[in-house]
Amino acid sequence: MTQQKPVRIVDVARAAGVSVATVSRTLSNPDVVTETTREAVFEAIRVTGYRVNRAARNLRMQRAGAVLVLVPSLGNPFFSQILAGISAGFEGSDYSVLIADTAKHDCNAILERYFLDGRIDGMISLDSRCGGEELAKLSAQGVGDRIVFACEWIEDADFASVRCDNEGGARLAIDYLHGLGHRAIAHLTGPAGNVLTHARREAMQAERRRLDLPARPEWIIRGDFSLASGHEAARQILAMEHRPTAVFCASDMGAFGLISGLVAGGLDVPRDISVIGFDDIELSEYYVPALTTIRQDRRRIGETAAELLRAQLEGAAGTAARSRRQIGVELMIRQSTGPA
Amino acid sequence: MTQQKPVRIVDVARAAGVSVATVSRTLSNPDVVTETTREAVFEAIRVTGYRVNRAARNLRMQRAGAVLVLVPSLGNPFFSQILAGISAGFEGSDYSVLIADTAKHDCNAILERYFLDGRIDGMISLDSRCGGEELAKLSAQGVGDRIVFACEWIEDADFASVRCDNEGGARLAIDYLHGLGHRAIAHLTGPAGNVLTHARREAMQAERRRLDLPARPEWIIRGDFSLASGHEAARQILAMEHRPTAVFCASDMGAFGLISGLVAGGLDVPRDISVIGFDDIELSEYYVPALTTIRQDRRRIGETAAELLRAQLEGAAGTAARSRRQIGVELMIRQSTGPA
DNA sequence: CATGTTGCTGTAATCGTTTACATTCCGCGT
DNA sequence: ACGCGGAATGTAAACGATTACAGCAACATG
Repeated sequence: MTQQKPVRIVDVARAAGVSVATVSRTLSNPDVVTETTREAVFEAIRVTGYRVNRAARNLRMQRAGAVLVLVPSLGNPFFSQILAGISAGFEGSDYSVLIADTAKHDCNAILERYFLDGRIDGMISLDSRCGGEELAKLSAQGVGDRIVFACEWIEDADFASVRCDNEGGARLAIDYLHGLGHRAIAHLTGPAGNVLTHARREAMQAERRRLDLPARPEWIIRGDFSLASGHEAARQILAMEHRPTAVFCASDMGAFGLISGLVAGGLDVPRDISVIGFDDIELSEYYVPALTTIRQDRRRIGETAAELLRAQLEGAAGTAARSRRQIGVELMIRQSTGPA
Repeated sequence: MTQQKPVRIVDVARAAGVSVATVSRTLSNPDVVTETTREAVFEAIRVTGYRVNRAARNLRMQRAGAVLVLVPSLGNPFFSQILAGISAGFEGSDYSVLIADTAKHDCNAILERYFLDGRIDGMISLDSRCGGEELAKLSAQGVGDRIVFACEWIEDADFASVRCDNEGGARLAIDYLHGLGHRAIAHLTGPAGNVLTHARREAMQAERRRLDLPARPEWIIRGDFSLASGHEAARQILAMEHRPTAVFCASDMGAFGLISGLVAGGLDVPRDISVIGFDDIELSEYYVPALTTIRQDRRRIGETAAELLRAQLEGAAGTAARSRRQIGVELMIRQSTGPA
């Protein structure tokens, strides 16, 4: 109940018998002061219980002390590990990590609210829908290299980005199915217009061509990374005249929905049809059947994105500007795939 | 590339031909100025593109302009919807939402780093492990009613909290299984010492007693809400002499792990054994078999927690202080349960 | 001994708001 | 005519840090 009296830098200065400037210097650059002074200051800080006031520091230093993470949908578990990685990556920096959900409000409003308001120093975006004019405008104002895209990216702009090897992943999946003897391979895509959808679909089709496998238009099934879209895809497959023997899904969530629908329709996975996912979220290993999938290290993607942004914010600006990192993928063979 | 010149309040004042005080007043309390003045100021703001500098405002008003959400493990999808709810709940306020993962660093360090540093005005904690002395110390410093617990809570302290009807949920589960003819009902718990573990286990046992159902010590299986712990529990059950015919799990994740392990061990769910979960995360509906579970509206829990905290921060302090809200639960009957 | 150099430290301006207090203006009652 | 009250506005002092600049030893150099 006792109201705490705020300890200011001047209190520390008094306690240590030095000036405020010396205290400030001791904190930001300890080597510049005498050893005796340094010790006196640290002792005074300890005694008084001083903690630097961020608002004051931020005001003076003209920064926000925070970064924003733009998440397409916080409700989607796919993003949680990425968030964890980003959060870990900013551990030890004195930047706070803010989050905003782009599901409801459009990104432009958010960008305006945060960037222009000076509430943030930089941003990691997991959402490529957020682009266009507003981002270009921001970029023109010089914040362009304090923006990093993770997982997704924007095709024609050149912001820094971290992504997994989407093409390699698609190839791994197709090659593996091919090796199992599958010829009729379908693909459950992500949402229309999405860069990941495009990258994975194109790579999948290229590999299918390379291996001289048959292709039918209805084998490219439009999804949107969601459970429900996978479930719906199952209905379409069940109704097909030329039913594929394997399906490569652009996301694990889609694969779960698909399997659930296929099983409900009386098919057995993998006996009647093989399913392979993309992402390797925690649950994949414990699904029934355990999901064969392409693993992308989501935590590492988050950490790397954080690293890139920190380099821009803390280091010499321009160091890591607009660089692009790619994280390798891995085929996780489990029980949802089998011989044709 | 053009560096933006920052527009200050004084620039607006000049443009509108008034003083800075008037501009500030117009912004914070429009009714107090003349209509003509107000319009002139708004016009000047529009023309200059002025945006208030949060750091300066925060410094002057002695606040942080942010709230912290303490998440036990960001990697766990269970929390994502709660986060989404909290995030939505703070939409439109001028508080930023920060997140911190308590998985690595202990809460005390985090609380210190954030609360004492004045980086936040309030906090929503999803982690009850964070309690003890540090929290008591904070509470003594008067921030006690700017702390809200969601999902979990601390037994002996009285902070505001939002929780689901854990007891009612456990009863629903047991009654349903009982109605299906099950007598030998086991329970997969949460981690030791956790309030949810305790609440659900006690209620489950009480209901079992009330219905005069048999109980064996090995039918209470220690878990920790994780997939892996559920999988491990399956091994134990498979090895039991007196095997239960149904298992009530304290979490959906545990239930998934359990089913995955039971199936791997040659059992069929629900023919050989019924499994019921708790939470109803998105995936439950699409698991194979679709999981019968107790649904708690996680988004609503998050929104309610946000609401409580906002009331404390924005309204007259003490309004919603230390209040406790309970969110109802619902039995979702699906395919993982069947007659004994 | 004057002078320049080096190395710490202190003084005070600054960051951009909010707001207590002072001021001005105007209408109105006596 | 005078003073008074109240509304609208202005002036300037905070808020609590950082840092340019100045000051001051101590010391080496010529």
